[in-house]
Amino acid sequence: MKGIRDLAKHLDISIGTVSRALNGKPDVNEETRRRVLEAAETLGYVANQSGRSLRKGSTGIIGFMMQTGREITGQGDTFFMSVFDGVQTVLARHKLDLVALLCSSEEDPNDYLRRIVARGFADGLILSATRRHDERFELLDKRNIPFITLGRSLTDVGQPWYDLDFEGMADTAIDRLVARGHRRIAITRPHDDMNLGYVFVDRCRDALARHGLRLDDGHIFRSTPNETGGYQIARDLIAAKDRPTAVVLVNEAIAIGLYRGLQEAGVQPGRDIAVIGRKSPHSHFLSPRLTAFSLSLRDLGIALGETLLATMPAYQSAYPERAVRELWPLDLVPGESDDFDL
Amino acid sequence: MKGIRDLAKHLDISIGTVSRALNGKPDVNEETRRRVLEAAETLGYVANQSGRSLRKGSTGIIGFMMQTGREITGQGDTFFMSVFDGVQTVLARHKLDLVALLCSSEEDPNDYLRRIVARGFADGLILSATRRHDERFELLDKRNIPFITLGRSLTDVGQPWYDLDFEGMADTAIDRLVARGHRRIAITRPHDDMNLGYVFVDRCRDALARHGLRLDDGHIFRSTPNETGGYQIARDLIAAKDRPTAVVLVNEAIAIGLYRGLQEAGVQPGRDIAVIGRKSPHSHFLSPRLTAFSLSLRDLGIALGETLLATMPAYQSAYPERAVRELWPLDLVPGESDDFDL
DNA sequence: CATAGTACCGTAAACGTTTACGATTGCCAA
DNA sequence: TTGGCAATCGTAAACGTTTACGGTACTATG
Repeated sequence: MKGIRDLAKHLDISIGTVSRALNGKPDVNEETRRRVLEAAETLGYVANQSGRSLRKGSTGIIGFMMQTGREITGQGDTFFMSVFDGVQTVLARHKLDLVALLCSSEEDPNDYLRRIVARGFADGLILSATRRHDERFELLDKRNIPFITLGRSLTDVGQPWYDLDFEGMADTAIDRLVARGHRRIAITRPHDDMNLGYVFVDRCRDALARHGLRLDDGHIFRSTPNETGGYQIARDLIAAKDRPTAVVLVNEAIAIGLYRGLQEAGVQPGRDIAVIGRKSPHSHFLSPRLTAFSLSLRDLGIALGETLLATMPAYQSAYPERAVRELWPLDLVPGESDDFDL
Repeated sequence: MKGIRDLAKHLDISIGTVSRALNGKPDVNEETRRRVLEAAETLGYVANQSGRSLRKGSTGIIGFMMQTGREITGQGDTFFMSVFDGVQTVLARHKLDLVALLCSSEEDPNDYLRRIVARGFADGLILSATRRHDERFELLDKRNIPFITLGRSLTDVGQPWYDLDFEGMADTAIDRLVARGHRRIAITRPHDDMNLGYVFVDRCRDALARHGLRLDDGHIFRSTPNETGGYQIARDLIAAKDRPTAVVLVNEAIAIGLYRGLQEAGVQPGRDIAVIGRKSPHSHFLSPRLTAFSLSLRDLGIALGETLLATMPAYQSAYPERAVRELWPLDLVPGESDDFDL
């Protein structure tokens, strides 16, 4: 069984009819279609993807670009895997395949993406770990490749995006802590280059101002968004002038290092300092349990996938008038790490 | 700039020569080759992958199949990404692209793989999360697709594999704990279906026997290999008859849940019970620090990549006589979780 | 009966490469 | 002069699809 030619010969019909039958095109008798499908099944025939995409000019593949190296993204890979899962289920409905394009931390993401698009690898792309200024957008825009980003950016070429609702997180966290009596609240902020770290910072500042409080610049902590960074933050926090009584973590992985750092110094989260963070596979098993913002990553992935499709001419009819830019809300799941009044 | 045709016209030479120049073939004047390369660069021409792979019968893509869902793999965050990183650097040297094929936990891995190979998607594959009996091997073998697995299996079709040296871990851990005075040592074991859980169990049994001790069947704990599983193990451990004084964890993610479970019950790791586990991004930040087996995931990836290439006719000349099956050694990094004598 | 319309099917071109093969040129030895 | 060889290049076929187009057979309509 080499190709469609043999299948056609075996059925004693033309390859055109076989192709039409296989692809659900009209102009083919239902009985012959049945025969073709059946023969393809039993003979194990599947269309050669290279030939098909050469002719069609599309590959049927969507790429999900992520970064290896958590010192960059600050998300564990369960984060991306779950989102990936959601996207995949959507795309599968349209017979599209989703593959993960992992960009090593040593390689320039722009170069990597250039290679990918030059190859004509994917019909559409999902970009994560977006930078504040991200060359990739223009690159894709110039080539007219549909894409969507997970993460806002100042680089705007009109592409759709989703992002976590950092604004909502800021409001909720600050209000909650202030209501508990906290006056000196510290926050962490993402990497400078990363998309919109300042959005979170600014919003926290505003939220505090609403309560007549101010955000001390010395209480804004920056670090790599992983465990090591969390550990570092703990030390800085303890050494800080006017030591804060609460801290809001914006990344997933920080908490564990922070706990360690605090506890080493005899500062107990949930008693001596309130901690609010992000839910991760382990946040619920920290002691005390981390009060954390949570979201359905899979649902986010589904939304991402559908919105991407909505921007692709071949599929958009299935998703009319979608919101193409949206802040994804997070729920606060109370734990013990902030469960005390000051 | 549509294709090689336009590039050839622009240079006023034939497409054959252009193709040869681009692909480093002989039979082309060095001067013209230079001109071609330069023109391709400035005009931004890159060969269409579909056309090329249709003609060549190969895609230049290697797939790394993994499973989303940590309840299956038992590897935490960076495990696969780091391995991926290593493989990628090797393949890049040969102008091969590595993509991640993430199989959702809801989809049957065999079906997923079938789709992939039917499409003619990849020239070679890396399989992880291998099961004890794994249909995928025969599938690939039948189609004659080169592949390598990360994880042993009973299903042997002569493919190369790498795996963690569970035997070495068993010996080292048991010897160490016994030397510290432990007599009742508990172990965790991977999922029944997963490749060679029993290897670890058996080897621990042997190691204990060498010291005149026996492995109590009630001290072999099974759970999902994630935080929740660890939490469960803690409860089981505490409730166990002849409560063990030490436990060896074979998975990465277990430790955090175990710590929580133990501490809730007032049992302190590193004082009341010795814990030896696997290094993960957070193991070093647990309190007390986890004594853990560690390995260079990137190096493992490099070895995987090279060995895969060694089995592919087009590349094997670069990797003569490689060991194709190897147990990857792990180093024990002492922490505080087992740092006491009984 | 002529015509139009419908349902189905076959033919062949096109997608963009790679590569086997033959052709040309220039040079050197016989 | 001739033949052979090496270096370089052009030509055209082939890879396996999809699809525009045209053709045939049959039915309905006037």
